[in-house]
Amino acid sequence: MRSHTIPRPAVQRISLYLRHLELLAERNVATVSSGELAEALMITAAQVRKDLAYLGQFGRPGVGYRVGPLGDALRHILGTDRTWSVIVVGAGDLGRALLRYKGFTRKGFMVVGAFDISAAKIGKQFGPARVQHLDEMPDVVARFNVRLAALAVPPEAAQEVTDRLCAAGIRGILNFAPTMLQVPPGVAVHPVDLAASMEQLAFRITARR
Amino acid sequence: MRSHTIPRPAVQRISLYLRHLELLAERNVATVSSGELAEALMITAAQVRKDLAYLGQFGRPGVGYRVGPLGDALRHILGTDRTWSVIVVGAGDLGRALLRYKGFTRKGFMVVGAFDISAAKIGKQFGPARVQHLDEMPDVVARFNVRLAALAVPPEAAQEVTDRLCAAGIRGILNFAPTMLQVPPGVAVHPVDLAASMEQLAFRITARR
DNA sequence: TTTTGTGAATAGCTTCACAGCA
DNA sequence: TGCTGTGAAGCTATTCACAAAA
Repeated sequence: MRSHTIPRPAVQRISLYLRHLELLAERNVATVSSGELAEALMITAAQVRKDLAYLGQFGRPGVGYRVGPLGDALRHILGTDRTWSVIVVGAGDLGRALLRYKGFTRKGFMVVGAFDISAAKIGKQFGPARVQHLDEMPDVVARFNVRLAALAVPPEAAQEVTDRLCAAGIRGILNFAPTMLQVPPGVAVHPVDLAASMEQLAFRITARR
Repeated sequence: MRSHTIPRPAVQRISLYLRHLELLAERNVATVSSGELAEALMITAAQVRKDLAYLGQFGRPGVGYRVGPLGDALRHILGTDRTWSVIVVGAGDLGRALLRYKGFTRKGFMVVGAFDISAAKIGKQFGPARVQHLDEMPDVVARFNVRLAALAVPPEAAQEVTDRLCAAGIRGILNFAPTMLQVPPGVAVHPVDLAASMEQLAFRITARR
């Protein structure tokens, strides 16, 4: 029975299981045990079994998990068994790096548009996309049925741009601006604060001595 | 009494409290209540009080928290009341964006070196740093007493580079490679997997309907 | 024998609720 | 009255430990 309450931390680990399964698949490994997955992810074997059991019955006692089918199942659960169109908003240094980031493509995220408001940037080609004015964004979102956006604009502009993204139909925002975004229900925000992450490291190596 | 077990999630929130306190300081706000901080961070007021109480007695009943002193205290706890030297390893798109990222500077992280192994990139100037060969890295780490590194190399190279970073004296690694890094005790790793983050968004907007 | 799936136990984190201070 | 600090309660997540399957 599929209880529809997969713990948040477990969902985050699904991406990591999948990452490792893809590595194993490349190496033509057919099966993997919870212990092996645990070692690769630096967690306990019990954790692995519990997580995977939330999603269904994928393992075979005495054998382990079949790499291919488990990978397929995890992709299906994450929703990445299809291609997602993504736009990048903000064509500063970070935005441009995101436009060219191969990791997205490899996972089936296809950048179909880049937006900014600076005349100096509009028209320039970065990676797969030519920068357009933000005013064109709703059009592109509608035409390509875009649901995901990476937001890399200055923090002062983040909320206003977010409102426009949500109005245009965006449902998930990868937020690189160091701000909390207000979004309507049904829209998900995943914050990525690079400076805050660096601070966490500073804390951890300061505290430990 | 300072119990030296601040919960991990609480430590992560410290960065967010600080972020908001800095905003308030800019606006010359003198005091802030747990309720106001809670609203800004989209958490409960009880959570805010509990978190801050782990760190000391900063609030005054009936008044709230004084913005300046609390900010100073949080910076001290995080270890960011001083400047940290940082190196960036890997001068691909992401590495170059990190080199120019203003958010680090604003928080007192100073990029003092950039490294790669590709002859095509060595010698080039990106933001504050000229790219050097990775072989020069231990020298720079020693000379500037660098403890923090941002790692933006291909996943195949990540572990080997990490070993060299740790040997050189790096104690904290912001890891942009989609790999689990093996590090000796005393070295902290903070993973940033952009593709995995995007997957989490895909999941959340897929699951919700 | 190996390894899963899972109830039970434990640990960790958040929220409640209220005494006490300004 | 307004707001903090905090024990107690409640909830969530992880680990244990073992029966059952291959």
